[in-house]
Amino acid sequence: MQDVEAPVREDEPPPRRAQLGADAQQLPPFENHPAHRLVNSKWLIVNRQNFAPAIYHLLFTIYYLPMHRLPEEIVPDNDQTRARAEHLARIQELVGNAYPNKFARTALTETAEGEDTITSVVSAFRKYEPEVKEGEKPAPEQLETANAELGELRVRVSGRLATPPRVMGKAAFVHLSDGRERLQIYVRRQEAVAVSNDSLRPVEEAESGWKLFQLLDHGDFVGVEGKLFVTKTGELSVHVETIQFLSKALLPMPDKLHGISDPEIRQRQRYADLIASSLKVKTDEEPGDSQTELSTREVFERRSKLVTAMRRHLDEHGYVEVETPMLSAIASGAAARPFVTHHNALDIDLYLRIAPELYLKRLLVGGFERVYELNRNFRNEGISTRHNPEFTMLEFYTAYKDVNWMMDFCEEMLRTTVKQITNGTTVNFGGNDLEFGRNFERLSMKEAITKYWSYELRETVGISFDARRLDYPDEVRFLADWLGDWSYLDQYTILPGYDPGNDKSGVNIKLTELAAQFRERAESFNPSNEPLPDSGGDEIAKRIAYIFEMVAEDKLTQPTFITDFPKSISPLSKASPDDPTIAERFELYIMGMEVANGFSELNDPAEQLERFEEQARQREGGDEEAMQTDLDYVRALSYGMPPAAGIGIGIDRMTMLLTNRRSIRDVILFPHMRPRAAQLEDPDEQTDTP
RNA sequence: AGGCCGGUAGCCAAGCGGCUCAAGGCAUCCGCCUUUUAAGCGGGGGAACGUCGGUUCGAAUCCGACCCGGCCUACCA
Repeated sequence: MQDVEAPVREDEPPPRRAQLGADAQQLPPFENHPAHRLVNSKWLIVNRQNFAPAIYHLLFTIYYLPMHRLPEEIVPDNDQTRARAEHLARIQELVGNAYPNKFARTALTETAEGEDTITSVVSAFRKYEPEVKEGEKPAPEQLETANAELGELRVRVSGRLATPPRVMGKAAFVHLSDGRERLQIYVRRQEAVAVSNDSLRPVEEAESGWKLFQLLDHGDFVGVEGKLFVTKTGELSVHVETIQFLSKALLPMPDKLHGISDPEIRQRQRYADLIASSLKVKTDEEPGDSQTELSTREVFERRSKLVTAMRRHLDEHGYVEVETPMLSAIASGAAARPFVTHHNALDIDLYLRIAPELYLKRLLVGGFERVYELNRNFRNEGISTRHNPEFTMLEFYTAYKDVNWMMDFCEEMLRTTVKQITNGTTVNFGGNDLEFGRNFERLSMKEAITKYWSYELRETVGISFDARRLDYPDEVRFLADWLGDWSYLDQYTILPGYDPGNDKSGVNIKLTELAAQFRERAESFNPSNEPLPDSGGDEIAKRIAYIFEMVAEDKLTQPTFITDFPKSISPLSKASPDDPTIAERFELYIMGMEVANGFSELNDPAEQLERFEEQARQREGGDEEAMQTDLDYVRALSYGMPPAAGIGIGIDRMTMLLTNRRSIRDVILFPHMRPRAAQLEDPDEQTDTP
């Protein structure tokens, strides 16, 4: 039987403080009232232990719960939330307003904030903690010295209770956290005084501080004032004189040892993940890897540093930061499907931008020689560990430079920023040491195929690869088709349950046949007998790109520039002077991920229009991602754009590399996820299954 | 979109066909403890086992559908 939920009035706030009897007529009908649930619950099973609490809870529920009523799906009704709500009510009786507006902290330490934080106090005074060997306690003389040096330093600090209070009869310990560091406070029953949030004076009641302390829960915010000292075990602590309540945690904190392991909760409720990462108790027993692993908090701090470092680098090299439209009538500048939205006043559909590229190059036309934009792009495509529908891209453009200059600049920029962020040029990612200090390898697509497919062939087919085959269109066609078949079959061999010895599905036999087919073809290939044909045009270029993706992409672990992209898939890029089918373009790969994409910018308006028209033809042929024609951009080019190089760098992916995270969702604070069924706004959308 | 895996109290989880199967730990509540730190000791309470349906005398456990998530593939310059 479903319990009746207490209704929530939405149009007016709940009474600030329920008076006995005064709000009686405002209370819901009894069968809807939480007290009714108590009567039917096990709270009233009477025994010595819980009889008194049961009566108390009944009274409490009737008179106090209505004033802090939150919907069940936000604050579920269970023993822990009930205890917290009850503590809140009693705190209000003791100190008045439970949500004061401010708390003044001391300024003993140098901080950007201008006042002491937990982090600043810990880093400034931790040096007084006596040095002790593992598992030993400091000697009394050491403690005396330390405490003499700390002297009479009185601090006022604030933070969240990072642990449940450890009460020992007439004294207690608890740690406060500012999200980064934690600082222990020590509260004595006879000494601590609570501060009223209404009068800001001490609460005139015996042992008021102790009473308040006993009502605190893991996760509450408090401010304390007291002297710094070092405990018997050598830990820097605050000996609390006054304690002020600052805010209540009505929901229980994540487990102090395990944190939150469910990625769904971590990503949907990032706030809870951040709390967990700051409250998690660090144990010595965990494997060495986790010692160096960044916390969630640190991941996002590092992301912020990366963005700052990149901005600084560009600012120092004469670039101007600009902001171009995110809403646009034409979604162009990249090959991707856009999001559509609607402008009511103009009554037109607009697109969320898929790239700022065409706007930034308009600015080159307008006279900016160096511009950049660091912001979000939106692509209406799949979600994966490397793709989020909105992602952050740094794009910048440099007049009078070409693709080769841009590769150099990009390499130097990454080297500089990585050094600033990690204090080194080597980044460990999943056990691989990524070297940003060395010169990045530069390979054409064909070179990359040759380099990495040779290895593949030794493993699977048993013969080496003749690079010259990539110059013959028939060979390229064969190789691309063969690879398609091979990879289609090969995916079955990685499925669980695949047993090469028991080949029921016939996958093994087919793979063996394919290998034989490949050998035969390779052996009959004799370039000396054949004239060198022309490069075969766009079709062949695209097939080479396909072969590259199949055999080389995921093997590009170290930072590697891949050059010589087919022109047909690069409609905004200048063609190579040596080969009209090849674009002067590169992509930077790290850990098999495309991290950057740059080229010599096409600035001939007539050719640009031709390229757009070719894209339009592909669009009509069913390619939804073919680029949209932007005639105003062609007009801009007609005013004349200087020769220029441009690049886009994926900030999310760079952050992944610098924080050792395999999923893009781990470096985006609030990644997009399917709304929970209960959160769907339109109930009609929850269509029933037939 | 396809394949595989998962969903058990606030958190971490054991159990994977019948009678002690709804363990255990953290948290919460009560009692004791004036320098603890994964505090300790003693005691209490808390669970429609993702949802709906089926098989069965009997389902957390087996079957089906659905919801949500993760990983892989596809898609993604």
